Amino acid sequence: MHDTSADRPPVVSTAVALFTIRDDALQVLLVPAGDGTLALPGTTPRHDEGLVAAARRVLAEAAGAEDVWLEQLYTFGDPTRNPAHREVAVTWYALVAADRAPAANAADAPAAGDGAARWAPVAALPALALDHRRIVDYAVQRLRNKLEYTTVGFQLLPARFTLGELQRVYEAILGRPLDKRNFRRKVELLGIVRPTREMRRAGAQRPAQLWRFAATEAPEAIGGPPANTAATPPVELLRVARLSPSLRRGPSRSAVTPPENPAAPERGSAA
Amino acid sequence: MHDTSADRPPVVSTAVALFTIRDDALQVLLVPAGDGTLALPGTTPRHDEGLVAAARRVLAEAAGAEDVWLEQLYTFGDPTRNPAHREVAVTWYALVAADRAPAANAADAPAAGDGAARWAPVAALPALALDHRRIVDYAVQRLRNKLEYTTVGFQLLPARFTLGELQRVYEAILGRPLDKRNFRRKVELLGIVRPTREMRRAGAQRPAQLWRFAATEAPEAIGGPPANTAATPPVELLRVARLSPSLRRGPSRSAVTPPENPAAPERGSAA
DNA sequence: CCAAAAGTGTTTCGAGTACACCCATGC
DNA sequence: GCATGGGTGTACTCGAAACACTTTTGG
Repeated sequence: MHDTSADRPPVVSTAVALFTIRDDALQVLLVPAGDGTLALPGTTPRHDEGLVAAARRVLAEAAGAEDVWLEQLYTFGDPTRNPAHREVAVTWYALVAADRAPAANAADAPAAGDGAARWAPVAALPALALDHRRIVDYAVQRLRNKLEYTTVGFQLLPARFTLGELQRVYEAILGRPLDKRNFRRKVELLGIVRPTREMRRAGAQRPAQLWRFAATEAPEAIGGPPANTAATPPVELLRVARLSPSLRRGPSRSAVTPPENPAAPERGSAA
Repeated sequence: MHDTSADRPPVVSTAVALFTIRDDALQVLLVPAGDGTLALPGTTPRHDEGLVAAARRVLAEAAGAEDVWLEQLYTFGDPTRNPAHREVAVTWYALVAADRAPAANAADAPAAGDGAARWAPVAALPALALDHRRIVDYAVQRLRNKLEYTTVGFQLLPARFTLGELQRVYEAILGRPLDKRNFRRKVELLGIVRPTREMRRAGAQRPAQLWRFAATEAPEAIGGPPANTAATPPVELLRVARLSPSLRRGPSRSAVTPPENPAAPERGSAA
């Protein structure tokens, strides 16, 4: 601050891990790095451009995603992390509903275009540039935590959703099955969802009630930074009394003849 | 990352909020800023010096504090936060036991020397430079949260302590009284303290058992960054099942004739 | 003997969890 | 009629919370 031993000043950069749910799996957005590997989308903040603004610009350019939930993750500045040059990377993570990231949606099914962004499931990541793998891992860990006591999860769903969809989002992120009845009771009891008049009928099953997120009044907005004066947050987040932690594993997978060996799979205590 | 519109690159700086408990109150270390106000100690990382290393250097220089608990807080990079020049500040918070910060301890009682660091209670902060007030507030918020599900609290105590001292640390940070019996039971039940053979006798009261932190084996180290390969953590932190959250407000202040109006003071749900 | 902090158990309440069956639909 | 997901209620357990008196010491 008042000690300025500026020799070769580090470059400030930004990297963003954008998550979505596709195929009931948590996926990250990746872009081709220079060296054949993939990387998190990123940029260098322009002068007069704030760090948040830079991150949002990255999201808009790489994924066509605007107004998404965005939170700062960590700042990496180890001199050895980038062999090319000293770089201080301010990293972020962001969430979009699958229906709200046009660019990234277009360029996926075809085996990846050129400079095109593509989604990759976090459960099976390809090789990533630099320490980006670590960044993704850390973001997932954070997301898991936040999922348990906030309503971030809703950022991954469209405006209208069924409770089944909501539960699958939770299960995909936490990596463990939840009990349907407990999940529903708790979600309704917390008052964070409101039923709409619409129903969704999809295929050969009973139509499902559509719900919406009840982010009204926002009793206390929470999130990463000490948001004091600055711009209004693009999305609302509620702090709730533990949404899922309690909701342990759901019913046994096989309803018939439950195998009596309770000690092999499913650990899930996670990092 | 691959888009480099580097015009006037921002300066990277570091600021650290070092906390301790003195006089049963949470206090921060402040140093004189250029302009008559006080500021958090900080510096600019040297080339080839990591961000963590820079923060530790600040702590050593400003407070003579080594091997303290240190965690990254947030990175502020709003172009307007420092009118002088574009600055990206990577901020940290740190904890020391009162008996382990020599420099800061020397320079306090006398009405502040010249370049000397001094402690200020967070409950009554003087005017701080730039957005440092906001940084302190955010750090306190984070500390409160971490206190509830980790053992950070022990970083604020000497190696041997009484359960009364431990409880006062919790109360000072959380800003609310805790129930003595519930607190002790839980702490012992969690197995995070071990009794020593020593007793402390201090003045006109029953001597107190001395305890130590039971940070053995460290079932899972937790903290800020995704510590993967790098150096071994200087201190151990355990994740515990809620140390205090439950411990609501303690016994009514006046044991005699408890006033029957339960609706005025004590809110404490905090931000 | 008085003040001051240390130390110690029990009861109540509610959240968390486990668990199984019927319903509405499309094919 | 059958496969598929939607929808619903209860009982048990355990942690969280409230609560008051005795002990040891120094002055």
